[in-house]
Amino acid sequence: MPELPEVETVVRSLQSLTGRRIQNIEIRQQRVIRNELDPARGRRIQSVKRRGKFIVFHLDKGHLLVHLGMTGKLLLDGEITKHTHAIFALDRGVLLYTDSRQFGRIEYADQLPARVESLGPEPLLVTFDEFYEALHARKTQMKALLLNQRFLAGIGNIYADEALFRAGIHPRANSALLSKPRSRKLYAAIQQVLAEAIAAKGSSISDYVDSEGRKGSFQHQHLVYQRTGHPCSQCGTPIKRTLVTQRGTHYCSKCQKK
DNA sequence: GACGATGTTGGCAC
DNA sequence: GGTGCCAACATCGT
Repeated sequence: MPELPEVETVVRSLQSLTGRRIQNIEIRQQRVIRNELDPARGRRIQSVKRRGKFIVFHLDKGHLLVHLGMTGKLLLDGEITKHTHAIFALDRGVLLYTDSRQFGRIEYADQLPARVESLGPEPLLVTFDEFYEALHARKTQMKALLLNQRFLAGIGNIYADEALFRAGIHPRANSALLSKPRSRKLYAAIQQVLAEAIAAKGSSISDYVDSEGRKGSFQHQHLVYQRTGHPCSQCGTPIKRTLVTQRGTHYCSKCQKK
């Protein structure tokens, strides 16, 4: 489910929680809890923000971090199901953590942990010069680099494929060899596809919804992701699917060059 | 029913 | 710091 645009959409749908107090936390599945959440009990939520794919609740003391993994959801006043693993009772309303595959994680931290501090820059905030320098500091396949959260924070499989297609860059292109004009094109494509996806409230591929249960619509604007065999929107060549570092990768063999 | 694929990260070996 | 491979888990399509 959740890459940068989806997590951003969830965070925006949680803004009403600002000022709420966490009165009680019921944990039904320990697997999704990274550490002891007791310190968050009784704390007031000062703000809800996104960093990469993490949702960060800044509390009046410490932080509550939520990573949605592949199928995690935060639902306001939603229905409790067999996949509801944590229940946050607030002074007004209830926040549920639901996650069928249980790849997501919740944790409390006094200080932001290294896994958040060591994330790469936000793709929508990084400057071109920073981006270009980081690109050339590595010698790896472009698709792998875009998925590396220490390079840029928040891009996942969908938006990596979509950005590379929009920039005309092959997923196996070597990052260190990407020319400045092509790097500029990729930088722009990443920002454009993420901004458009946020505007569409994310991609609902299987069951992604925001905290109010609303789906996104960007899946209708995907040009390559899960479009294997469909004609390329630019040249008509059937879209190909291959594996790059074990991730399904969709691209046009004619439009995307190494 | 079996099999393979699915948006995530993390740990291992090399 | 790279890559490849596997792991966690449930659901869905063939």
